[in-house]
Amino acid sequence: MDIFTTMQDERGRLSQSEIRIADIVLNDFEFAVNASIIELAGKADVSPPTVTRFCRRLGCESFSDFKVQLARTAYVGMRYLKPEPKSIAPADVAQDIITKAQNALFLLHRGLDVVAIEAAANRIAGAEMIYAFGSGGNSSMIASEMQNRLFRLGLRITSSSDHSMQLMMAAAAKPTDLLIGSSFSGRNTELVRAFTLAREAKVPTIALTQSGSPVADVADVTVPIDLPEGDNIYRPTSTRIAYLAVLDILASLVAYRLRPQATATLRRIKQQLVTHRDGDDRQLLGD
Amino acid sequence: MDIFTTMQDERGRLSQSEIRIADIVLNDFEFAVNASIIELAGKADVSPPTVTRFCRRLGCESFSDFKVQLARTAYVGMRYLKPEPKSIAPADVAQDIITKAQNALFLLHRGLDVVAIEAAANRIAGAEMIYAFGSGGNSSMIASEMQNRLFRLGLRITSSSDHSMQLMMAAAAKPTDLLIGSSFSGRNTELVRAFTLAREAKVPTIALTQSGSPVADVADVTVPIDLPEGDNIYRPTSTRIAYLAVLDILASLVAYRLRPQATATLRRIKQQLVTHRDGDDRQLLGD
DNA sequence: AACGTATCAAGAAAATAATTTGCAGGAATC
DNA sequence: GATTCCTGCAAATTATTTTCTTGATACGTT
Repeated sequence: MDIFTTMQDERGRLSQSEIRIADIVLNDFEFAVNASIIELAGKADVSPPTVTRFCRRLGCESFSDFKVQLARTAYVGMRYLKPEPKSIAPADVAQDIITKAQNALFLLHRGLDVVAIEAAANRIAGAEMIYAFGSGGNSSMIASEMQNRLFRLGLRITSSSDHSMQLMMAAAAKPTDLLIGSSFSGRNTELVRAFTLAREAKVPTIALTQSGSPVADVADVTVPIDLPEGDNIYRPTSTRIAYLAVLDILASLVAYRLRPQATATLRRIKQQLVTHRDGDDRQLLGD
Repeated sequence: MDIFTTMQDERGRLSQSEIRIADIVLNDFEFAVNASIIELAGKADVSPPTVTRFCRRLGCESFSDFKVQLARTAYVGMRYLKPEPKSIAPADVAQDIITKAQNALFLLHRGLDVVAIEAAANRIAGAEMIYAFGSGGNSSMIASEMQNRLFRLGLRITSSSDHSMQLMMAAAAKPTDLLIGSSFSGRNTELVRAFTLAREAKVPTIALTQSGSPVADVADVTVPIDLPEGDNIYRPTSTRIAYLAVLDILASLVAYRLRPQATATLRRIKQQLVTHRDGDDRQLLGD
């Protein structure tokens, strides 16, 4: 997979000297990507050959191969080590947020459960009617975004962020329908209740949430989204980007499954919008 | 900045041989990051010293420095060359979408207008009341997301995706208030109308949109978001992720400006949610 | 318990490979 | 025709890897 994961996974099988090397790489990645084998060996108090052996053990061809791997992944992969932007100057804040977002995507990709995603896409594509649930600002955005993405594919879908409505909808749904719920924390008790209700009525359910959480436990299919949430209360949000990406993946897979129908519906909607605007065909679907 | 931009910018000042090297790097990045200087020189039909000189001209210390730079940026920076996923297998679609999203963030960062962002943040922080506008699914999501982010900081804000409401709100707004509008295409005529109305009433306006577009033209401050939109109608959405990132940046900057007030409000909201849930303090703000 | 053997880690030195520098010939430009 | 810049060759330098050896540890045998 990627070199950082490998380093962590293999840590137990490394020797003392190799652990020292690994620690230096992990702690001072900037140094590591720029250093020569001699410099790195010097800093770790080992000989250059030991560094070469270390790289080999991690599955790299050579030391320079190792450095390339390092540079590739670490650019997006290791920034969560720095919890705060360097300063609150706009450029630094921007860099921090963008890097964290890229990082969230990186981690999402690393932990993605493709089997679950595919199962979810299949169910979505086959549902007669879809109910998308989510509350609390972040997840409600995901729910309405779900609707925004799926109705364009010709699917019947509604969304709600209202707990009472969710319960009523869950009670009204049929076994040929589908409930999709999103919860960042996985601890949305009302959503758990709605899912439980659905389960009793044999209505299939899909959860986008943390694995192992109460919401995940009651869903038929869970698409797990597990990311370490930064603790800066001002920016609780790179997780959202990961959720949106999952949504995109689901919507794309569903679209590929329904291609002919979806294309036709999209074209109609697009036509509608284009004639309503100033006729530039290159504009986005739905702004 | 980054090595690819530099290569494109410097292209005119490069010699024949150097252009050959640049083309090989650009076209076969995978080869380039793994090749030794001799292999790369061989493929470009030049001598190794020429490659070294090429790297120096691009501002790198050495050939290996060049490779590291290459590996760093190219991982996220150059994937839009491949317009389609390798297959419609879930893993490939996922990889495609995630890479494109990372790429959108990369391009956003590269083209970010920090001055405009800062100006926008200042105005937001100083506004008595904020109206966030956007329509059409994507931008309406941004507008309500704007509300979701900013009310937590103790700001007075409402959002609307309804054109008629937008016009009425624009007419009702005061010069101490603020209008924020989002338009992916920049061609939302109704938003232009609302902005024009606001301008006449001396209500300040901020636009999140394509630079040079009609919406950008009528706003006091434009935060330009210019990304090449992929033409696959099934995935019109990596742009959205860029918009959300800009929103995050704005919200963070505003938060830093209002820190004491914002912290208190957030704590209150969090308290509310936590006591309402099962008491795990580590959960997200608002799910 | 003592000894021997096997296994592994790790450094020194040598060998190899890669990269850079200095220099000179040649092409292009003014 | 002179100057400048490009380019490759060969040499020098530097970096990396291989080989060989030593030392340590674990395990089995006597």
